[in-house]
Amino acid sequence: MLNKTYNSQETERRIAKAWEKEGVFRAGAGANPGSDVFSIVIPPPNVTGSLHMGHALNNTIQDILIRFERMRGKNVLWQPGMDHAGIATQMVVERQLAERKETTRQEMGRGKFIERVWQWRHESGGLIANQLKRLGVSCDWSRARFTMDEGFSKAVLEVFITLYEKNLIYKDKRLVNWDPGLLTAISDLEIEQKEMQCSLWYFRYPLEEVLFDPVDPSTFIVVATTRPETMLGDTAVAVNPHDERYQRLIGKKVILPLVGRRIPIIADDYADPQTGSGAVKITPAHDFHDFEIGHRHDLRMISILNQKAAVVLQGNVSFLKGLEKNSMLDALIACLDGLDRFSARGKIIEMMDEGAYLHDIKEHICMVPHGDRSGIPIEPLLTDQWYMNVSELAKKAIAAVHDGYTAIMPHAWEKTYLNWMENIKPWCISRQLWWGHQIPAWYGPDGTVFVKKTEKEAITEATIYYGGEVRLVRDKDVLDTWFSSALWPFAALGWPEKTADLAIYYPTTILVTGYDLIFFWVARMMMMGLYCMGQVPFRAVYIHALVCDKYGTKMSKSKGNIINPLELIDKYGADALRFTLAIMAAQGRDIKLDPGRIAGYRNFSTKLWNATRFGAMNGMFHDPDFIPEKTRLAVNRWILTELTRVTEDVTKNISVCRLNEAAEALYCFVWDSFCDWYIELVKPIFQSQDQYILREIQGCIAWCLDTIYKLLHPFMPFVTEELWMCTAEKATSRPSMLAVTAWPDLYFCDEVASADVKWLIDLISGLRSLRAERNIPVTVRTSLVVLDADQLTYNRLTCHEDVIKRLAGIKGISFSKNVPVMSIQMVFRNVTFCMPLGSLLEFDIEKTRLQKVLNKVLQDIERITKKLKNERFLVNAKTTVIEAERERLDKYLALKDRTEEALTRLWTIR
RNA sequence: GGGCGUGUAGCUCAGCGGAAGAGCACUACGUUGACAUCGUAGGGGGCGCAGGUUCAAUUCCUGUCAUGCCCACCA
Repeated sequence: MLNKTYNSQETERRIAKAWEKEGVFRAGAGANPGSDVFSIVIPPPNVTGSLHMGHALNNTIQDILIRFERMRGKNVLWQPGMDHAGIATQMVVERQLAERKETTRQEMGRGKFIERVWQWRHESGGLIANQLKRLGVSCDWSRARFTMDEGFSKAVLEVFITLYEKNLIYKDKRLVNWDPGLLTAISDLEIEQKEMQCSLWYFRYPLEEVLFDPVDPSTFIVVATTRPETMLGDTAVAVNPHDERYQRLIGKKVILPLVGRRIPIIADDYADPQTGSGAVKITPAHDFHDFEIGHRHDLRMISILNQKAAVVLQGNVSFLKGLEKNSMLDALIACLDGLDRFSARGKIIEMMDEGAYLHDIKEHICMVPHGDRSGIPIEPLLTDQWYMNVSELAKKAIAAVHDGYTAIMPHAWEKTYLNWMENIKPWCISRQLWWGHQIPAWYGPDGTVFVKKTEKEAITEATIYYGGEVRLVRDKDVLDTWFSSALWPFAALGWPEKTADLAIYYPTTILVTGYDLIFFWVARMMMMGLYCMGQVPFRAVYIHALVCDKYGTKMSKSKGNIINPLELIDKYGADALRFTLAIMAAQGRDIKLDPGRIAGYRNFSTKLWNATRFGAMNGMFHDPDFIPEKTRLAVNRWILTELTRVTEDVTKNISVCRLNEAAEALYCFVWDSFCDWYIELVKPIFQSQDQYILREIQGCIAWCLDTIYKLLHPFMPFVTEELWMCTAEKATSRPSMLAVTAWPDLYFCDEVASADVKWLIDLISGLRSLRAERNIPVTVRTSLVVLDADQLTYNRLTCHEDVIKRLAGIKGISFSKNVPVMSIQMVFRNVTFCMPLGSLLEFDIEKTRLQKVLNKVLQDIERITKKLKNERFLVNAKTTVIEAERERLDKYLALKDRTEEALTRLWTIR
């Protein structure tokens, strides 16, 4: 017997263990022989991670699909795993070292530090997997992978070397986005533009050939900049070739203030006459545009900032080489050397002002690129990095989506994907970190690079190259985490080995992810999958929204608006959270999560619990002979018809990822149809002494509940599994676990019985509404007199008399040709129902009420008549629509007649 | 600057060519043996604004005003 209340916390833990023990999540478990394959690779969470709402949504969606297909008998694989998350993990461990006041990473040294990270990974890296289990996700945990496990590392090496040998990976010295906080390069995707209030400084750069006079504009050229500190590295001033103001200056030279370097005035289209002064200083080593110009005009590149973005003049060879003899040099070095970029900015402005070079300052709003991890402004820095030429790979990835080998859902995201792919730029894949896949490149004494899987192979090659043994130095850099993530769909299945899993499960069926990962991950998996496997990594991508707080702002630790899903699970149960997320999954862009809503769906699971208790208390049982077609009672045939409809609805909608529609349909069916009506309609029948009838209801209620458990299981796995187990009877042959029970396929339909019961429901609702409107207390049971009942109405009334009496507060039903005195009248389906109220009847109120009904009907009739008189409507509209309108009109006309009669009678029944 | 969204009941959102929906909140009544994490009944919407297409528009198109996100950025 079921407890009076449902304890989600206790139950969820127990059920989770039971699933694990039974191994129901194992790939292919319960699959029918020769069945279709359904495979998903999980977006591997970071080992550093703990479960957040994004994970909760993402995994709920996947789990619904997986559980659904598993029950449908497919060969299901949900491949779990975790991502080593280079920067994030390294930061976490470093922070931990700092908190514990241990030695720093640098003091510790690379080998020890990496050992430390592994240790951390083993201690706490499994946290998120356990949290996912609490959500109920049914991955095949026995085959969890890690993006730095042995096999995966092999895959990474394999891909890197292949791409290198095809010249798709190469090393280059150019400007990169450098994060001066994390001391590593980052890719374009890892920067975030932030709008900032700053200033635009106008500087006077004196012309070489005349004596500088700050009040004589003919002796200088004005340049505007938002980054004064980079002027130390200026190697030109650019003006637009068509800018009349500066025509005469093109080709002349200016003396760079403070530094004294002679730099040319060049003509370049990049300079926009409308912006600033029309003349722009060019710092090729510290600005991406300037870098391009530098190449075009063969300018020197002078790097004046180091990796921590501090000024380096002393000992900076390229800088000194560029300097002319200048007496101020020592002073300059003394002032600026070692200052970080922002302090240097202030100092330089000060010095420029002192020298009368500061022309003007204007307020300005500019977008400053920040590192997404460190949160500090990135610095374009000239460094050696590894790049991947992705434009070739992108072509195939574009074509695959274009030609429908991979479908992106919702379709609107396809454009985002294609647009990015079509404008793709080389991908900087090296990171100056320690935690990650170290690049398999070794350098000889002269800098020649040998890219090989192992040091041994590199040495062998180097020996041949140099004609003798040499010492090689390995490249210190590691790969961008996303490089290995891009291999996930096939590397997690065993690639580069030719495994059976790959043969069965690749390409995977669907990838489920948030839109924030389209570029980072989806695009790159597409490229790598197509390149390495020759096939798309997934047949479909389902892009879902991100979860925000109830005010619509993105959840983030810094904003402090994080809602911890585990707390919600504790409070409302995993089922309630899952159901809420599923029903909200339709939302276009963002999900604003309101805990109040979760409470609502927690109530839903309670409702189901209590419905089951009702069944159990009334002797429901799983009748092995129960066959829907054999039922006799209209209520049963009606609910079975409805059940069929909802089954079809849910099945169809989950198949096309419309989880909200499926959840909504279930909610309405269970609460409204099943609990509010079926159970209520069936209650009086339980009083029946007829064993056959009793048996039919007891069998039907069990059958319906079982089907509900199955349909609801993907959404609310815990409570349904629990109810499944609790309602098991010894004698039945039901499978012991709902998770591996076959998905229902019902094809029952009885339109006649349905029409009967719908009539019944509408009648009861009408009567109840009437009573409430007239404030007739529940304690007052009224009699019901039916006027001119046709045969069908008569039959129905007789058949459902008990229920009507019970649910509408009626003490007796009688038939008559005349209206009893002192009655209120209700017209329902062309038949007038009267309730004699005696002294309770108030004529004025009754008249107003009937008049109101009549007015409404007259309006409707007018509207529909007009429509049906419209020739063009009759010609153009679908026949079904026209038919529906005609029927509706007939109905209203009858209602009008009966209501008018009722109004007329009002005067005769006092 | 380019792209993509969103504007529907007090709140959070479904619906997206054929009589305006759900949950929460609100009002009134109600503990009759499944359930107060409940029941019954009810109030509350020119479906942002303006045009257009259509027999018919909340639904399609154009414009417009809000609002959000993504991408790229002029020093």
